[in-house]
Amino acid sequence: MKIQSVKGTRDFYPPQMAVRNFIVDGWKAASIRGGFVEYDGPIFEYLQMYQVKSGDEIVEQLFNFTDRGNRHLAIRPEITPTLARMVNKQINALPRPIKWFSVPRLCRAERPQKGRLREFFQWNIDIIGVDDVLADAEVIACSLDYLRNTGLTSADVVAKISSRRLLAALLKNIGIAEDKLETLYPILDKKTKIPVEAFCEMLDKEIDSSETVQTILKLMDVHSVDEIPDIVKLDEEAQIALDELKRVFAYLEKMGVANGCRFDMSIVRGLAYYTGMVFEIHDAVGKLRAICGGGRYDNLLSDFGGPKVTATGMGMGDAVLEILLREKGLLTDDSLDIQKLDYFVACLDDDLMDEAVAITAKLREKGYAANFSYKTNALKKQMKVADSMNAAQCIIVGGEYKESGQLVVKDMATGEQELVEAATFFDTDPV
RNA sequence: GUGGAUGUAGCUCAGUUGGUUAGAGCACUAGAUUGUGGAUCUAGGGGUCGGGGGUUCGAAUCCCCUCAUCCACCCCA
Repeated sequence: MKIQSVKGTRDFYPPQMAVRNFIVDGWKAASIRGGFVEYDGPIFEYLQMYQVKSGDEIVEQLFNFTDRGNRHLAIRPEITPTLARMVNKQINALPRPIKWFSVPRLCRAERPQKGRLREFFQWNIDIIGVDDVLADAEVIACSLDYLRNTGLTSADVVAKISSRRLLAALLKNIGIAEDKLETLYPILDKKTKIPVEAFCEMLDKEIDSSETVQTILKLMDVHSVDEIPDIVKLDEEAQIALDELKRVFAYLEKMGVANGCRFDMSIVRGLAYYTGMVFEIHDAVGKLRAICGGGRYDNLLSDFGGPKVTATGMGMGDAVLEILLREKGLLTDDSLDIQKLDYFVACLDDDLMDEAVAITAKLREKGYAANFSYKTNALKKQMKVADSMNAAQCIIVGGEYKESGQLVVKDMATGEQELVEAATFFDTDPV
């Protein structure tokens, strides 16, 4: 009976595993450069955890199940609730600021399409306990640090930044009721994703005054914070939010990544829990879905039963990233080594097989990556195998060993080889 | 949940208006090469042509159903 893989999942054969490791290793290295420390949680949690902030509709997008104790559980679709739970639990003991990162494997029961799968990896970094936009700037800078490190430039990717706090203040100024904001965010978030007419129609449905709708449209087209006062009068709250945003950009300048950042009023994020700076990083052409997104969520810990502690962070999935890296030629199938060996031990005589095995074992004992051939076939064949396994050195156990106890040690890069006494080979550390 | 496209070897794909035993390249295995690596040549293994039904003397090819995948909607933490 032939069983196929589940929809939206990937099999990581060695070549694909090399790609995954390339991406994940880069994420971890960038996190560590940025002073973040790694954490992880369980891959499933109580279903309720994901309903708290997102409601019941989200259940359809989750893989959920009931265990034998009738507990309603779900495979994690994101790790932020887990982070909130874990931090809340030890909030009084953890030194602040809390700068944590994780690379969780996540599952969402959505229909797969380009750049979106049902099982994927997502890099998360979060800074908890810093009530200053400096932390927001650092999250963006760390994300860009990673992307720059892969070779992507400001011509390839752009960080679009805005502020929920500013948006909320401006909307209130033009007469939008506070309780209306939550329904408006997901609509405004669609600004660049749907046709203008459809966008207007959605706004008209929610807002009575067409004048207000026009003002919102003008506001959403703003590409510099300086244009805002021309459209909406700034009250104190709006002014504070605006100053904050300017400071984010000032910090990004100091962090050396400002050339990849720009203000974009259309970045809203569909999620309700963002309270301040919000951002997304897109490919410069804007053809792919967002590479990464995040923002400040000051109420999340308290929403999960903890104290009111501020937080900001972001998530970056592997699917879109891989597509972009391949498009830009920064990741090709043969750019990654699937295997690397320090030594390959070739054996040319069945009588010497025991010795070849023993030599390999000694190399491994010394901590080297070593492999040997199960067959004593033509040396050419074994050399080929050594080459395909990316061996740095090849040791040949053959006639010289039989006659005078010598091994041929060949450097695969230079092609040079020398005879070495097997008896003394392991006395000094071979290279 | 809606719409479109595509399913032939491990991979990428040919396959004529329906015609005999379904092919190529790459990959894999072995040999040419009995002791030296991305080369060349030769041979070999590997396919219920996604599955089921129908039309026909005859179906990879035409029709119906079904399944799967991809792409675009919906959604997007």
